[in-house]
Amino acid sequence: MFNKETEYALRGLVYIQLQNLSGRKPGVTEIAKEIDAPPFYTAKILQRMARNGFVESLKGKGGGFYFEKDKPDLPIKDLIVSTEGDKKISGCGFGLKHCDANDPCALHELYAPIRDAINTLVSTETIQSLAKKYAK
Amino acid sequence: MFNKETEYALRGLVYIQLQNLSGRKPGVTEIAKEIDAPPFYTAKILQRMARNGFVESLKGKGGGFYFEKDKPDLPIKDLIVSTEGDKKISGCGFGLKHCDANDPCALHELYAPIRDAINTLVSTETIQSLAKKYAK
DNA sequence: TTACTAAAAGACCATTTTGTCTTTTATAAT
DNA sequence: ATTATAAAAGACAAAATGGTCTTTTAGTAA
Repeated sequence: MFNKETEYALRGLVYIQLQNLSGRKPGVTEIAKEIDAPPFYTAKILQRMARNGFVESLKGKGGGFYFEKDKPDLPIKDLIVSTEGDKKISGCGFGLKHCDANDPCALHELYAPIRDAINTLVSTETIQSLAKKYAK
Repeated sequence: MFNKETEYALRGLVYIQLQNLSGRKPGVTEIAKEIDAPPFYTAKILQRMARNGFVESLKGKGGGFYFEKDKPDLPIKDLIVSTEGDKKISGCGFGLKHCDANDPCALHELYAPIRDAINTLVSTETIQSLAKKYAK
């Protein structure tokens, strides 16, 4: 469904949040190993996430990545849109620039509800809600 | 949703079928213009489609692309899988190699039904069924 | 059978995505 | 203060995707 960068970002942030629940701030090496992603690439992606304000980081001994507790939960849609835009989750299935209920492509009638479901899913689920599923 | 090659192939083949309904065999130049795709790239893609047996072609004057009438309708899933594999329509939303009902990722419960709907859609709809929607 | 036409084949190039690695900077513990 | 640690920054490279163009081959029509 998503591209590699998005997948690694999703898995990485969920892992970070999961560790945070145990009071830990994991580092890049650990994260990459646990989510089965290339370490250097994971580092680059997590740095982008931090620069975008999606996650916090701390340098030096005992450092790593973490979420600030007073911040609102992060819908995965925000992360997805920031890494790959919204074409995949909001675009026309046929790739048309203009396609809506008034001027639909041949796929519209059947694809639009699916796309809506995808949008609901990514808007509703957050890094935190996903991490909780693993915590249980 | 899909990559450019898939989009151009889908739109191109549907346009061919639509013209076939009027007894015409459109050529690459016309097809590319009508579906708003790069002409040379469209040529390359349609050649692949022809080589794969998804569509027939005829060289020379009056030539172009067409579907054989005695052939069964072409489910768009076949075309999609041939251009980009089945990862996007059948893979785990989290990108895990192993993810199913027994060993689900955090997205599985909510994403699996959506993925099923996508699979049903692309298995059910064919180039011919889509063309008919434009014919009306 | 000649001339024209249109697809086939394949080389080539550009961009994006994915991935690697080195150097620098910030932080914490001692 | 010094040292060890871990992220930040950014250059670099490989692979995949997207796109262009020229030459060749096969067919049609006159």
